[in-house]
Amino acid sequence: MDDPSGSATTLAWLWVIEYLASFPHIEHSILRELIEAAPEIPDDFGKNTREMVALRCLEDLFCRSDNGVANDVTSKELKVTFDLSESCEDVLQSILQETTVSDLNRGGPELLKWDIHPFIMHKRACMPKCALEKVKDAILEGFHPYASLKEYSELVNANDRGNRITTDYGDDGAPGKTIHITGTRYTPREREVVWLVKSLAGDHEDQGCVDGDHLQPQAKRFKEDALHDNLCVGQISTSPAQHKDLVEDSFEMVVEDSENRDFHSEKESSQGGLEGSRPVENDHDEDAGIGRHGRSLDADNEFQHNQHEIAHNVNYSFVDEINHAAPRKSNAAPSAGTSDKLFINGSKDNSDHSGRPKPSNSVSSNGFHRNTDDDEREAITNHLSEEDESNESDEYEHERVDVGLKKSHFLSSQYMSRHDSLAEVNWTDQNLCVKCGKDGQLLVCGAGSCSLVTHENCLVFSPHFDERGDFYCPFCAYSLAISEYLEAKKKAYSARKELKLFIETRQEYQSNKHTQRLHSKRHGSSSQNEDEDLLNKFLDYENLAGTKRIQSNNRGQISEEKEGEEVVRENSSGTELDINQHQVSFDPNYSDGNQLCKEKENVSGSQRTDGQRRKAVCAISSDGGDISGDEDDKSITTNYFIRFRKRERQYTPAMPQSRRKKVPWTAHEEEILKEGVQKFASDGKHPWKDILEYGSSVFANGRTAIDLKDKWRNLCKSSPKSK
DNA sequence: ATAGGGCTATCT
DNA sequence: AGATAGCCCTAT
Repeated sequence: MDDPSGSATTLAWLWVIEYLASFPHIEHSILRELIEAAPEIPDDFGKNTREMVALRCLEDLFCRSDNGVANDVTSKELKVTFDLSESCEDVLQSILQETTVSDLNRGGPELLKWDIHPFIMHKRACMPKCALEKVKDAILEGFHPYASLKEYSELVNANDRGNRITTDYGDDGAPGKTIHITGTRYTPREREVVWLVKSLAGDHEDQGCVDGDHLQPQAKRFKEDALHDNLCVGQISTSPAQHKDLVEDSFEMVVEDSENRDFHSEKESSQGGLEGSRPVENDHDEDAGIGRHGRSLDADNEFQHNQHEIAHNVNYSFVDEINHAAPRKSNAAPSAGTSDKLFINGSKDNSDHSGRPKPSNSVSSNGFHRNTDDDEREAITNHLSEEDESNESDEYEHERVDVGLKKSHFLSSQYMSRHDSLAEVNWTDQNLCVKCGKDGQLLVCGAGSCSLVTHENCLVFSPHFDERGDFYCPFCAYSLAISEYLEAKKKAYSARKELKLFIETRQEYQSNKHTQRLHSKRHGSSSQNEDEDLLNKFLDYENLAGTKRIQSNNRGQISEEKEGEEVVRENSSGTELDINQHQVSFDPNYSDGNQLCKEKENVSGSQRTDGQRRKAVCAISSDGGDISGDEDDKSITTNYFIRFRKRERQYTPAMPQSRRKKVPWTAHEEEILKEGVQKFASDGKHPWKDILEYGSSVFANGRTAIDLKDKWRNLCKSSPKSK
C-alpha cells in the first residue's frame, strides 16, 4: 500500500481528539496530551474537532462541580449571555479575551458574569456526531463499504454503548460520575479509547493534573494554547462556508446515509458538521460523494482513496484488536466448537460467527499496563545499573502496531482488489477467504477480536494453532508471539533485577564483616571483591548465554559431578568458564555461607566435601609457605568438581579465577597411579599423560596429568623410598 | 608435555 | 600457626 496521505494522518488525530473531547469524563489532560502529540494540523483542518474541544474547554471552565459556578444561575440578569448560533470557538475566544487567565484558573468571580451554561447545554445537545462515531455507525449499519470493518473494529456488540454521551453533569456534576482514566469503571469500549489515547499520547504521566485540581491548570494551558493560534481554537471563523471542514466533510459524505438515519436532533444544529447538507462544495480532493446508493463507478478512485483513508484511520482499532490477540484460555469459558479447528462452511446462511463472543481483555500485556509495571519496577530498582530493556520492548511494541497496520492494509487492499461491484463484501460475514475471496472450508482466527477467515491452503505456511486447537491468523499469531516474547523478556528482566538486588543487599550486609577480615587477613583476595567478581561473572555469563555459550575447550577437559554433568568451557583467550559455576556460586549453601562466614563457622563434613566452594582468587599473595608433610590418603570422597580457570586475571582483575575444588585422591586412584608410574616411567621420565589414560577408568573425572604428577610428588614426599 | 615452585583451603 | 593436599603457574 502506498503511504497514507498527510491529510489522512492528520484526520486520524482529529477524529480521535474530537471523539475523546465528546466524552465529558475523558480528562482534560488526556486531550491536552493528545493535542500536543498530534502532528501539526493546518488551520483549515479540524473545524469540528476544534469546536468539540472548545466546548470541552467551556465545560471545564464553567461546568466544574467543584467551583460552584455551574449551578450559579441566580443572578442571570447580570450576566452576559451568548447567541446560541455562535460557535464555541467564538465564545471561548470572547471569554478568554475578557477574562484573566488567573481568574479562569481559580474559577473566580470573573466567571460569574458569563451566563454560559445555557449556551454550553445547547451546544452539547446540538453538537454533531463525531467523525469516529460516524465511522462506527457506518460500519454497524453494514450497508457501507466500510462495513467490512465491523468485525475488526469490535463494534458488533457495542452499538448501544459507543453513542456519544450527552452531558449530564450540567445540573449536578456529581463527582461520582467521573470515570477516571486509571480507574476500573470502564466499559471495554472505553478501555479501548483509553488505550488508544494512551498509546497516541505516549502514556505520559501528566504532572499536576491528576487530581481534583487538574482542570484548572489544564484550562489555563489550553486557553493559552487557544490564544496562541493553537489548532484547537486558533482559527475563529464564522462564515457558514467555513463551517464545513473540508476533510471532515469528506467523511460526512461517506457516511451520510448513516447520518440521515441516525441523526435526528443533530440536524437542527446550525453549526458544526452540517450533517444534513450534501457535501458537494468541498474543494479538497477527498470530497467526492460516496453515498451508499449514489456512489458511481467513476467515483471509484475517490472511494478507494477514502477506503484507504478509513483503513488508516481505523488502524488503531486494528492495533488494539491485534494487541488483544491472545489465547482465550485465561478467561474464556470454553465454548462449544472452539476446542478444535474451527471450520465454517461456505454457505451464507451460517455466518453468525461474526457475532460470536469476542472476549476482550484477554491479554494483560498491552502497552498501557506494561508501562505502568515497568515504571513501578524502575522506581524500586532505580539504583541498579540500568539495562536498556525498554528499547527492545518498544521496538516490539511498535512492531505490534505495525502488525495492526499491516493487517488493515492487507484487508483494505484485498477488499479493493476484489471490489468489483457495489455489493458490500465482508469476507467474514460471508465466509469468504480474505486471501482469495472464495468460500469453502475456512479457518476462522480464534484470537479475541479477530475473525479473519481464510483457507488453510491460502496460508503460505501451515496454520498456527494454539494449545486449544484454535486457529490463529498470521497477524494474530505474530502479535501473540510478540506478546509472549515481551512477557518472557519482562519476566527475565525482573528476575535479573531481583537477583541483582539480592546480591547487592547481601554484599552490604557483609561488607562490614569483611572489612574486618580484610585487615586481619593478609593482603590478597577480598571476599567483597569476590562477591563482586561473582556478580560480574554471573553477569558475564548472562552475556555469554545470551549470545554464544559454546566455547572451545583448550584442555579438552570435562568435569563431571556425581549429581550431574558439568562441562568446562574455555574461551579462546584461554579462560575457562564453567557456566554452572555461577549457579553454584550463588547458591547460599555454597559460596555465600562458606565464603563469607567461614572464619568462625564450623564447616561440617558434608560441607567440606560437597559444599567446598571454589574461591575466586586475586592471587597477589607472596606469602607462600612451602609444602612438606605426610600423606593423607584416607579420603574417600568421590565428589568431583568443576573447573574454573582464568588465565588472564592479570589483565582483568575484575574477573579473577576460581580454583578447582580439591578432589582428594582415593586409595584406589593412588594404587593405579603407582601402577602406572611403575609401568610407564623410565629413566626419571614420567609420561603422565599415558598414565592418566592407563588409569582413566579409576581416576576421577577432571583429573589431569598435572594432577597425577602433583600427586606423585606428594606420594614421593611422604614415602621417598617408593620413588 | 613435563617438572618444579608456588598458592591456598583445610586440618590439626 | 604450621602442616598438608591439591591446584595453579611458568619455564623448559
